[in-house]
Amino acid sequence: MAFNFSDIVTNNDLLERFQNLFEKELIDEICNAGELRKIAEYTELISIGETITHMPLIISGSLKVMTEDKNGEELLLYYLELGDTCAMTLKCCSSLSKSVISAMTEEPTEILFIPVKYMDLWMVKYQSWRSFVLESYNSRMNEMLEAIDNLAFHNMEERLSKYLRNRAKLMQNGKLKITHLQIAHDLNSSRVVISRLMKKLEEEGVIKQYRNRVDLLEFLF
DNA sequence: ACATTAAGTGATT
DNA sequence: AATCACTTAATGT
Repeated sequence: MAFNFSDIVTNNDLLERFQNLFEKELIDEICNAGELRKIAEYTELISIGETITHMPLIISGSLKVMTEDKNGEELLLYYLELGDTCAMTLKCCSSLSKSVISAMTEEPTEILFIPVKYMDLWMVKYQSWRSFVLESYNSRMNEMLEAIDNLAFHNMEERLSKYLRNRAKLMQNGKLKITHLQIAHDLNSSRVVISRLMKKLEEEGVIKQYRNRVDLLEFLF
């Protein structure tokens, strides 16, 4: 699907967002170079080992970024959302290497794909692009530091409730469409453990659960 | 009615 | 907190 600037303007407040972020010429270049695609939920966009050809810019929805540990277990790195781009991809662009991450959607998502060849070009040409990339690295770094802190210093129950809150924020919805098994995967735990903790949270009145769904009762927008 | 998948539970490590 | 073995419940065909 060819990228059309007016599409974005009508579908999103992206123009406004971009105007604050990038100079006009860069916005024009982004529009020319990028391809806007609507991705269905649960679509794998890239897997480990593939060559990176495009860089994603999230317009709406979200993108789950994972890597693999030595045993081939999936490891959740972070979620990308509105206006985010993938730091791991940026890293790979300059070295033309293969992807060390996999990424998939968990909800319908719009992404603007930009060929990687523009990355170096824009880095030199636009100061706003440099800031954007740097800022992107920064926030991803902070997110991962927080994740490490979580792993190292907090028990499963805390990790679980944080996970639920983060997801609700990400989805802009306190009603989460998710199973205990999926949660267990993301937290590198087992389904049984999650089920027990979830029951505890329910008894504490924090959540209400149904099949394939959990509502955060205290969730505020 | 039956199969499949999600969630609950007690016991053990 | 993880795993096992089993039960119960919800949902699709």
